Amino acid sequence: MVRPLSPKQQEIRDREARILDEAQTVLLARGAGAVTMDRMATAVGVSKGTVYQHFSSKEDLLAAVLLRSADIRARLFERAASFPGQSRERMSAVGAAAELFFALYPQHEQAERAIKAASIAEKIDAGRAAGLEACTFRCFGVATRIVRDAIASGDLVLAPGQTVEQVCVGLWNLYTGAFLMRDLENFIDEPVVTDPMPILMANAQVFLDGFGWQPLSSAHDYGETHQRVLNEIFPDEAGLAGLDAAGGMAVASPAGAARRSHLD
Amino acid sequence: MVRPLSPKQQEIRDREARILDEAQTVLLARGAGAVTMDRMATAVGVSKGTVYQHFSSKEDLLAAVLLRSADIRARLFERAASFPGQSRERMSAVGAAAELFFALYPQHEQAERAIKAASIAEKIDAGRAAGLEACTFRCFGVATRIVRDAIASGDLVLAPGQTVEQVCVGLWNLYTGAFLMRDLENFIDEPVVTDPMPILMANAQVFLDGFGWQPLSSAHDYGETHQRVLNEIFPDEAGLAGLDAAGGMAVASPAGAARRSHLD
DNA sequence: AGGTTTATTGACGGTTCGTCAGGAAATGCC
DNA sequence: GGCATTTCCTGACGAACCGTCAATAAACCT
Repeated sequence: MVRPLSPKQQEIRDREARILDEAQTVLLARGAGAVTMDRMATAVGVSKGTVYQHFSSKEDLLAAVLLRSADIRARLFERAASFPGQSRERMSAVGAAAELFFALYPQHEQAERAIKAASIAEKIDAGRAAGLEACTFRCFGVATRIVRDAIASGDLVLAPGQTVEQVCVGLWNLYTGAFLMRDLENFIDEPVVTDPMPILMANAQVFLDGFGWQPLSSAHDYGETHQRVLNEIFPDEAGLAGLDAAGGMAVASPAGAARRSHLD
Repeated sequence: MVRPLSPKQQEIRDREARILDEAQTVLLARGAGAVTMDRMATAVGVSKGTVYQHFSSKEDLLAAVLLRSADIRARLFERAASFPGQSRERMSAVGAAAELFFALYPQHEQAERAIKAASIAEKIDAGRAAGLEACTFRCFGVATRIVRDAIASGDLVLAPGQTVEQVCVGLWNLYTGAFLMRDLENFIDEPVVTDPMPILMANAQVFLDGFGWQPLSSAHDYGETHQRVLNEIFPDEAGLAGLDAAGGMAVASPAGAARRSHLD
């Protein structure tokens, strides 16, 4: 199965990785508009035609970059779901993974919007498009399983008309909406909201409270859970993202704050 | 104050409106990428240079289109807030306005993302940018006042650490996230979610339940409120959007469904 | 009418995308 | 190694689009 690659084949493989690295770097530093095929070619030391041998269009190249990070996101979600604890803690762990991913790959969501808004699906390799879709399904699958576990264990009782899908879609919308807001507000002088992230964490808990998912945020400190997830499941990644327990970034925990005030 | 315009000035005014109309049409039909300055010029029967006398760049033109619809959205929000009823009904009315706006101007959110993602703020006329920002503030202002009213009337009691801003930001994120999802899913074959809109309506209510905003969705049929808002506040617009009471589009109302099952 | 200001035009330079004929390099075969 | 075949690489090229500007036309004013 493990076929030794010829030097040439190896070179081609490496080159593709280097193009992707370069694209990701430029994407992060200067946005999707700055990723030009000529620039990629020059940066990697080949001609433009060669770049087009790897990626059928600019959108395809960006999709390939996205695919790498989308896979990482799905892995983060899957690892988060393994957090030992009650169902709602595990869902919060997935939320922490989403936040972590956004901190590590701030360009991902932006690029995904750019490529899907400005392009025709036909410009992207079918396999890559399917891969991207599969990553999204993996993320939804993780969330879906946790919700099902919650129902099975009695932590969550859905009202008539409510569905498992609804819970997952709501959380997804809340998160992507917040990420979108953060990206858009980079452009205006006086942002509507100073820092959407802590608010997002708090609102996700409010949303789960709305379903009556036990234990409610008034009965459990999910801010502390969030911190434990970062420490125990993602110590390395949290360090990279500057989110480590040492208290770098504020972690939203109104419930926790409320609780602590009771203990004072 | 009302200066009679010379024929020439009138012509220039009309032309600007026609360019905006054409841009809006193309934007809706074929996306932001299809709005080219040459196309606009030809469509309106002038040269490109003349188009540039009205709009300093392509982004500026798109921003001008957005400004028109953003103003309409703010007006819809303001009208919705005048719905007579309890605070939470009024907030639901704003939600209905948001849904209505998205049905009437499906291209708005998409264009806003495109222009803010792909452009430098400098390419847009300062006055226009400020106008756009002002429209967003008006929308947030409407929501903020309703939340304050709810607190004043005792319908809503925020837990320690929770803020008025948080409620508004959460709803905004939920809605923009759902709109984003609907736009993105146009591109993939097998959508993750068939129709995000009814789910969105239900989730907004779940979110407000999470804050304990009275009356809870288990005690009031907000699906019916939504319907009344369309009938009483937006009869004309709802007709245009195909959302009229006759039962065209499904209105999410799990709480209502639950309630009805009690009454059976 | 004639001079001045303002508006309009379309050709032009610049950038980027994606293609392709022709040349270079790798591969396979003896 | 030598040679034929396949595969890969190159950079010039056409097309699309943006935004500019000198020249031209129209509008305005007295």
